[in-house]
This record gives sequence, C-alpha cells and structure tokens, in this order.
Amino acid sequence: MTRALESGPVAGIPFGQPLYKAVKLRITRGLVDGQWRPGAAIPSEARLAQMFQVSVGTVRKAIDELVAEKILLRQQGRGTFVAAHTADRTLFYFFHLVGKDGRKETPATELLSFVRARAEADEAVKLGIGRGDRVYRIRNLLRLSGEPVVIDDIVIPAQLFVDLDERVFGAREGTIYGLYQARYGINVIRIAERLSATLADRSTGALLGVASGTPLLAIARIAYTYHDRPVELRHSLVDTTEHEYLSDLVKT
Amino acid sequence: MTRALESGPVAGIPFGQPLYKAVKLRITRGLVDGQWRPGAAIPSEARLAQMFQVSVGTVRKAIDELVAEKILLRQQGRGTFVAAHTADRTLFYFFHLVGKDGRKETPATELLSFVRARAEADEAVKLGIGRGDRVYRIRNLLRLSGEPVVIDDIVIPAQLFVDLDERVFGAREGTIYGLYQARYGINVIRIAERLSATLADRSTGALLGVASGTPLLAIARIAYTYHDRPVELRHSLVDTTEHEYLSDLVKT
DNA sequence: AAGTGGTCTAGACCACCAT
DNA sequence: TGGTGGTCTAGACCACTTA
Repeated sequence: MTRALESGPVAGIPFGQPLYKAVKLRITRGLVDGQWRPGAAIPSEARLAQMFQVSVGTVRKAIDELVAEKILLRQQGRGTFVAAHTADRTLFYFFHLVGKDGRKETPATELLSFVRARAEADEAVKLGIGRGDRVYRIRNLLRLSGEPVVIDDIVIPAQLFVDLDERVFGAREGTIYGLYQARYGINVIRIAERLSATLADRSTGALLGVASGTPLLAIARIAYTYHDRPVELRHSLVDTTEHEYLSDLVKT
Repeated sequence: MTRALESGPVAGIPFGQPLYKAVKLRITRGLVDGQWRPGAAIPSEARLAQMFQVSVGTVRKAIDELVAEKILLRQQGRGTFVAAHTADRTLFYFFHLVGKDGRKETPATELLSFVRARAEADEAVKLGIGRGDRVYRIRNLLRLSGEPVVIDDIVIPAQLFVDLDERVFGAREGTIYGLYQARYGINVIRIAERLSATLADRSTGALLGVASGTPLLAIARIAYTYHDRPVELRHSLVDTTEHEYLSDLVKT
C-alpha cells in the first residue's frame, strides 16, 4: 500500500492525503451519522482494519488523533468508545470555574427564560446561519454550593433543535450538551472562549446577589461539533468573588 | 524486546514502564542538562534508536509525545528541534490576549521596577522554595499598539536566576522566557492560569490610563519547566476595553 | 479462554530538504 | 545524492477485561 490514496479502499477522499487521515474521516462519518452512538463502543481495531482494508497500525494512528481530540476514549481490554457528555466530562472539559480553594463542583442549573426569536446579524455569522433565522434564547442561572455564580445566555439555531421547548429543556436529565447529544444527535466536541472584565448592572447584580458595579468575568463562547461546525453561542457573566476561571493546557 | 524494562538499555527507570517512556525520559534529560539546546536539532531518529538500542518506532513514539507537548518540533527532511522561545511561539502559546477584532500583536514591554525581596509564604509554596528565600520582583507595563493594556508583576526565585539584575533584564533581546532560556537554561514549557475580575485602584488605573473603578481582568499564572517544576509566578491586570483573553483548546 | 487495546520490532517506501 | 522525518505494513507478544 503506497502513501497516497490514488484509488484506495476509502472513497471520496482528496488525493495526496495519508491513508490514516482517510480512515479518520471514515470513522468520523460514522460518528456524525449516528452509526456509532455516544457511550457505545466502535468496532475493534482489527475489525476496522478489515473493514477498511488497511493495517491495524493505520487504524490505530487514526484513532490516536480522535482520542487526542477527546472524541473517542480507549479502554484497554474493553474497547474504544464514543465520548459521551456525562457530568464528569462536562466538569472537566467544558466548565472551567473552580473555587478559589481549587475545588471543582458541578453547578446546579435554574432555567430563567426560554424564548423563540430571530438571529441578530453577528449571531448569524458566528453560527453560520442566515440573518433572521429562527433561534432559541435560553437564560440560566448557575449555582455553586447553593450560591448564584453564573448567568448563562445561550443562543442556538432552531433548525438544529427541532421542537425544543421549555418543557423538554427543563425536563432533561444530565447536562445541556448531554441533551443536545441524546435528543438531537449534536455532539459538542470543542469550545472556544473569549474573556473580558465588566461590571454588574442592576438586574444582573440582583440575579447574582451582588451590588451593581461589582466586577464580573464575561465569557463569550462558541461551541463546535464535528468538522468545526458551530452549534451554540453562550455568553456568561461570572461572579469571581469565590470562584476563578481555570485555563490550563493539558499535559500527557 | 519485551514490554517491561526489567533490565533494559535505559538505566535508572522505574520497572513496568513502557520502553518509549524511558526513551522519552532520556531525551528529556538531554534537554534539561543542556546537551541539546533550544533551536538546535537533536540526533536523528535512527541515531537515537541506535544510541538507546531500541527500534525507530519506539523512538518515534517518545518524540511524538514531546512534540504534542510542544517541547520538540519536527520538520520533515530537516530534523527534530528543541522548541525555542521566539516571539512567535510566545505569541501563540504564552500570550493569550487578542484585539476585539481578533488580531494578535506582540506586546512592547516597559520595565517599571526591579527589586530583590524575600518570598511570602504563599509564593514559596507555589514556587516550591523555602519561605523567606530570595526572589526578584519585576513589574512591567505591556503596550499594544502603543496603548498600555497590561501590568505584569513577576516573581522568580533568585537561586534559579543568579546575578540577574535590572540591566540584564532590560538589555535582553527577545522575550522574557527567551531570556530565562538563553541565559539561565530555564525552559518554560507550560503555564497554568486562573482568571478573575477586579477593579482598578487609583495607581494601577493611572498606569493603564483608565479611571479607578474600571473593571480589569486579573490573571494569576504559574509557569513550569520540565517535570512540572514551577519557576515563575506572574500576576497580570488587563484592561479589556479593547482586548480579550483567548481560551481555545488546540485542534489537530 | 477469548477478545480488546498497548507495546515493540523490522523493514519498505515516500516526501522533503540540504548540498 | 544522502539524510531526515512521514507513512504503511505485518507480526509477535503483553496487559487488561469480561465471561
């Protein structure tokens, strides 16, 4: 088997790409179309090698990258699994607040409002949808140890989350990204965040139980699914009196 | 060659460790003791395999991890190089501020003060030194597009940076971490940061050209060298009027 | 015992770079 | 042209999990 894929076993792949990239794309396709669901095991490396007519080493290299991206999880002796949005994973990869003593805690979410609306121009650009397309706007209050700490304003395209409503959102078990994943097949795999400092106005101050003029951490998030497709905007206001935002590049 | 290293070619390694971990440690040793210097190439994979009496694949796996940690850089056809603290690398991995328009810019540094002092209790713990050990305290003003944006307060142990003084610090070419690396052989390879929101007091406001009471982003950083050894504390205050802090997990 | 991922080897060939 | 890293293969054996 030569390096380039001039007419290989993996169809629909650009020429000149390494074989393992093609294998990675084939596996990703299986994830996108729901062939292998979150929490479940994908076929064994030997089986995939057989399916794709490549060597096990090549399959391993493809899976290596997906594991590095936290899309797949390997468990020796058990198999390779599609990462699911459990509370633990959310806490580790998608929730960056910790107590000033360093402790991590799962936040309790309280739905403040849920409305149907239309995308503003800048939102449409960031979400890759049309200006004026339908969106849901969701406001949540997050508590840590019972105290209000974060106000989250979420914007998601209605076309991706058909028939989502306040009842479904409120009745979910588990995390918000778990709901996206379980009910709508949308798997958030990466987020990008921009942080700045701002001041609490009267209404947000009231929600967070702080005086207006209190400094707050403002976080603008874009959440992405496979192939860097944006699926959610989220703007957070954080009272950093007792908590901090942790930014730490992971080590091996 | 079996998996475990009961009495292998690589001495001084715990039993039961994979061979490639031992190889990785041997390579890291060469980096720590300055055998292979930043910017220079390490021996070829074939040569290392020969030196360590292992297969090329095992050397590659060790290097793979060091490359993933941004400690080494591979360049096809040229060799594998020790990452150096160039302005570009700093901008990409150690400086997280971007303009609100998304543009990255190298900051201009102005030394405000340089004093010899002794470590406070909490600083000593974070730096892994004794309480009261000598440290340098350095205050810098960072400008972006000519405007003051950041105040940096740096604390470093004097024992690691012997004979550092204001003149040496001010006369450096390149980045601060470049100075640590070139003159003291201390290679910062990872940072951890905690962010919160605060208010400008009168003196910091004056330095940043903002009114007291302006919200600022506070960043507490610990910088690490090999083996997770802390070597620098840095506290930053950022005017986020025109700039934001970018937190983005890197993709493959 | 069977099946999974994890490690290690040896070798072939390709792509890229310097000379 | 020679040396470097990059890809791909094939096979052996180990470690771990499950039944």
